[in-house]
This record gives sequence, structure tokens and C-alpha cells, in this order.
Amino acid sequence: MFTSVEENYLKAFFNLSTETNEVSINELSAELDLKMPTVNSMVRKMSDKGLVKYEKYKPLRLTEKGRKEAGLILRKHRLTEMFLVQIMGIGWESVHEIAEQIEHIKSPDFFNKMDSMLGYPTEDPHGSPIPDKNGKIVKNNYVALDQLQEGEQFELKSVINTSKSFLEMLNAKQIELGTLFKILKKESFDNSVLVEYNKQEAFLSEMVQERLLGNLIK
Amino acid sequence: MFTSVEENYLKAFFNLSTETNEVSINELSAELDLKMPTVNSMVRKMSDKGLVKYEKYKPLRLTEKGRKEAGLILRKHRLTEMFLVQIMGIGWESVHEIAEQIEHIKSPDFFNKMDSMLGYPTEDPHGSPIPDKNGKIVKNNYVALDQLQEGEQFELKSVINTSKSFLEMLNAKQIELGTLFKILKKESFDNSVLVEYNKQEAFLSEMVQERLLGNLIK
DNA sequence: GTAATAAGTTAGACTAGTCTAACAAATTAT
DNA sequence: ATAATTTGTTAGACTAGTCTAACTTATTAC
Repeated sequence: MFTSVEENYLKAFFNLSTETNEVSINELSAELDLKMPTVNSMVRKMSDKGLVKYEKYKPLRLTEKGRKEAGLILRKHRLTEMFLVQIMGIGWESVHEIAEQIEHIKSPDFFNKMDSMLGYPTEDPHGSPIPDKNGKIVKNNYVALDQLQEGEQFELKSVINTSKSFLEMLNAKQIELGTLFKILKKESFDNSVLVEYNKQEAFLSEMVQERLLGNLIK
Repeated sequence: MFTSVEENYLKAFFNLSTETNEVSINELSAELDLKMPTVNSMVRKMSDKGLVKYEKYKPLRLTEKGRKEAGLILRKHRLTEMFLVQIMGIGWESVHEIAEQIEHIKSPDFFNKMDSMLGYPTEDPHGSPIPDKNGKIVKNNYVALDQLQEGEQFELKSVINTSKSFLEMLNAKQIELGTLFKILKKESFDNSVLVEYNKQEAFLSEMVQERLLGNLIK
């Protein structure tokens, strides 16, 4: 149906889409680590295939068909991550790279089997929602840790960045989904915080806080 | 390291190699369903990479390096088939196609995990040997069912063809690895046989018998 | 041992996906 | 409002892997 390359473009669209769903060639180029002319020629081909709405010098947008396909790729990616963690016992810091490859496998059976073995999960190991079989995704509305004030408490539900180095850092600090934090001190100079969790303390930079999503506990 | 295409050529080499280990461009062309000039240009590239020994108009052969790589691909293929059947409960008639795709995944962790989850198997679901971590393969020396005489007994240990239609036919006849057969009657005209197994009877054509490997039971 | 056939090679074309260099349009800054 | 900068486009080249057509070498048949 679609090539792996096209699927990667669709995924990139998805990752970049905000409220307006508008994406620029420049953003795609950065996201995919490809030069702008490359992206330009590819999105025009995808436009011919009805996946993307393209007009010269205008922002890009996925068509309904494109959005659905993108959701289905993301579904395969996140189901795979969940499978690798839950069934195969691979660490959450390693699964992204493997899932990037497995997501392109053509076999509905294979992914349906994963889904049923996992009990039809709705979130992946990083707390991101898994799109349904129609590619529809339900946004979770968590707040980032950097929004909290001193004294407030927070339960970690999702991490934004799935890169190995970030997740290895969390592993080293024994931070995982479900961890309960209390903000002991917030440094107004650089917005770093001192947090307490599991009877231990840690400093978290603003960059790290922005990537930790969850709920404020009253 | 190698492209999926190169890996497929290596696998084809392996499938075609007999005692002499010599393979022709023509055979590869048929096995891979590619035209001869395509294969010609590819094997020359693989020769430059040290995977294949190529001389104009001479039979081809894998180098030591090529043989090892081919074994490692086959290992990934067969481990994957075993994983799909044993862990995921997918039917043996469906796993070949999926494994054809997964075998190209780059992730030692992923395959090592499969291996340990399966308890380091030495045969795949079709009874074919799984090469070891050095790509070395131990040939099993089974005999084909068509070699037997009337009255002899046979235990099925391996099937040669892994195509969906062949395996679905065996499923329909309730034939699986481990099935014990007795040759009731052999038709000298076309070498078809009437066999008894599991308290049922079936006619097997010569084509089918050639693809059923196992041991003669005394 | 020559003719017919099969297998192998060469040359050149094509597609998908990428790139660089040069230019054009849009946006931002002064 | 013009200049500077950023973003987008066009043109043309390159690689991997494929193909067809034409030719050459090897093998098989008589």
C-alpha cells in the first residue's frame, strides 16, 4: 500500500501537528532529517496519492485519508512498544528504535495478535495514547511538571521524549510512570526544582520537567 | 551492514546450495524471481563486498563471510517463525511471510530475547534446523516419505515447503510434525500412497511425499 | 563437429528517494 | 518601505535496484 518512506513522512506529520494541523516543509525537513527539496518532492507525490493537501508556498495539511493512515502507523508503533516491554521484557529506553522498524511490517494478523495478547491497551509504555483501529487518537490532557508550584504533588503518567538517553537518565533516578512527586523547592532563577519521591530527592532541570507529564494531586 | 536486498540474495544462495555449494545466476534468478541481468549486476556488487566469489561464466559460490551472513539471516528467519508460533500462537502456515519481513530487523537484543524466551530452540516450526550464533547450521538427515515401502512406518519430523497452500492442506488432513504414518499401499504407476495415521487414512501424491521428511520406524 | 538451445553478459533505460546549487517568494527587522 | 533573512521551489545529478534488447559463451542434441 504505502512505502516505509511514505509512512515515515506520515508519522512526522502526526508528530508535528498542533491545533491547526498545519505543518511546514521546513519543519518536516527538520523532523525527518532530510533536505527541503527532498521533502518538497515527496509531499507533492503524497499529494497526488491523496494523503496530503499541497499548494505552493502554503502550509501543508494531511487529508482525512492521510490522517487515518498516520494514525494506523502510530498505532502499530505504540502497540509494538507495548509488546516489547510487556511481553518480551525489553526496557522502555530501548523499544523506540526497534518499533521504528517493526511498525512497517505488513501483516494485520501480527498486530492483531499483539493487541489481544496485551489485552487491547490504550497507552504505550511511555504513557502515550495508542490510536484505535480507525487511526483515531484520544489526546490525554496531562500537565507538565514545570507548571507546578512549591508544595504541590504530582503523579507521573507520561513522558514526552522517548530517546534512549533521556529514559536512561530516568532509570538511573528510579523515576517511572506512576511515580509520585512533591515539589520541595523551585528555583526562580532557572526554574529547576528539588523534588521528593519514593523517599529520595532529586534536582530536575526545566528541560526535564517539560518532558514529564501527569496529574496534579490535590 | 547489509541491505534487505543483499540479505535476500544471501538467503537464496543458502536455499540453493547443495554439496558443491555452487549456484548459477539462472538458479538465483528463478529463486528470487528477478531477471538474470539484475542478478548478474547484484552478485558482482556482492563480490566487491566479499560475500560472493564471482568469475565470468563460472558457477557462483558464497565466501566464508557470505556463508556466515546467510546463516545469520536464516537464523533470524527461523527464530522468528518459532516465536510467532510458540509465543504468539500464529499458525505454521502463516509465519513464513511475516518472518520474511522481520528477519531484516536490525536489533540483536530483539532476537536474543526471542531466543531466550523460546529456550534456545534448534529447530523451527517446520522442523528445519536453526543456525547457531555463528551462522553454522547442522543438517538433519531425515528421509522423505516417498522412499518408504508398503508396510513401513514413518514419523514426520520436518516439511520442506513452507508455502501457505501446502501447509493448509496438511492442516486440513490433520498432519503435523510428530505424526506417525504407516504405508498401507503404494501405487507403482504414479508412486502415490495410501497411508494410515491417527486412525485415519489419506492418499498422498508423490509431490507431497517428497516434501515430508522424517524417520523410518523399525 | 556443427547446429540449436540455454545461460551469461553488456549496454542502456527507468523508478524511488535522496542531494546540491541557484533562484523566487514570503516574512521579519529596521 | 525597503533590506535582510528565512522558507520554498526548480533544475539537474546521483545511487540502489530493477528492467529490456542485443550480443556472447557454454552446453546439448543430432
